Amino acid sequence: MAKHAVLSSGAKLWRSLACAKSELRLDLTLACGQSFRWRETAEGHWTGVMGGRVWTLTQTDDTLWYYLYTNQDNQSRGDKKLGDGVSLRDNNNRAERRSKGAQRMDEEEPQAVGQQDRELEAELMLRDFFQLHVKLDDLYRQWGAADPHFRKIADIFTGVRILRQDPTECLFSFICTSNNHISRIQGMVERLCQALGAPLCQLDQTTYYDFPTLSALADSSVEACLRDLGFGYRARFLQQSAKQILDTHGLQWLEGLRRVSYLEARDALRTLPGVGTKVADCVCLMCLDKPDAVPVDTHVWQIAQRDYKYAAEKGQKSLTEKVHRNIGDFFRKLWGPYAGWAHSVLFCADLKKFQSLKEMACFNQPKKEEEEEEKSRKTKIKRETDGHGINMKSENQKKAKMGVKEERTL
DNA sequence: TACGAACCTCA
DNA sequence: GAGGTTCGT
Repeated sequence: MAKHAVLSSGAKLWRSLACAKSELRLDLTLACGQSFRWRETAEGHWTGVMGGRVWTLTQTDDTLWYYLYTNQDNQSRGDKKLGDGVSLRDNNNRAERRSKGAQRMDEEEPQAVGQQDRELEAELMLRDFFQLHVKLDDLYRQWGAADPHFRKIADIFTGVRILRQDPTECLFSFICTSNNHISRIQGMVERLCQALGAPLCQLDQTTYYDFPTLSALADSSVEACLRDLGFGYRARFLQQSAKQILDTHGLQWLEGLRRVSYLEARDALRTLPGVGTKVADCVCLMCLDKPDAVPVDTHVWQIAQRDYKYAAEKGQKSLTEKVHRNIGDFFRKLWGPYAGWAHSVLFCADLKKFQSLKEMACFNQPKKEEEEEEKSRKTKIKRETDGHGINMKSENQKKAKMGVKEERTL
């Protein structure tokens, strides 16, 4: 049985490209709640599906390493549980992918030429997925120059990039995020792919699946299926959104939103059931090439108030359309055209699972600053625990709030 | 523009 | 019952 690749035991089978850790940190970028299907399968090794293929990625100081598995099991593509219609529609999806330049590796070509092409194509896919043409070092410098609070975070949380995800996967994953936290979303998306996606390959005990096609998601049996899998009210949103896209727009519509303005794309997405302002902003930012989209939830609202003394809407009790707009505009004015990228750095820094990084940084402080740092560390932890001056009534509530925060998604 | 209802899980 | 997002009024 095939195993998950590990760099130390077969480096010659891996390929690499130059990439400093200041430009990309796999651990932060792949686990900060923008995508939900990458898993750390060995220390520092991340395995997931991208462009219909299974990859393992790892990095050393100045190098990004990648291992691309062959889809040995892909003869069963399209023969999943929904019956005849699906395999036909799966071919549509392959055509869709081909138009994105992501699927040519599956086609037969003369071996020598094909091999080279495949390698080049894989590298291009990876560069595209991580948007490596965007120079993160420069952006961090710009954000830091404009924003002292960002400077404090940036030294620890380097290399946090926005991925350029597949629009279908991104949209339908984010429809799952409402009232939800990262670990549960991960489980849901995994079950979604198992139930409705084509199997790609098996490594150790894990079978990897492609993300379901629009057609598979639109099938009328899907709502009941997903309810059984614990999707709750989101089951209907997923099926209805898929059906609405296919019925009224067509297969290419989502990807076409990459070529329209941010506001036009956002409004278009908001016509779909289960897609409000926040989910639309996530999709715009994470797969539709809208780097100025800033997804605002109550968490981001809290960051704005706590770290930026944002007070314009203090009387507001809920996240109205106006608050969304104003906070988005506030951060766009502060950070500029890649505000959404900067936002993800702060969001990542606030996740419970990455708090140890802050503590390590404090631990490593030069000695003369230790005392001062300890003092500010205590205040910082307090703020992370009980928000920004809101007096919690009990320790239980305090913990409950932390629990939500630590798992909150974008 | 803003509020309450509905949605679901967890404590 | 709290928690956050979407939807309907």
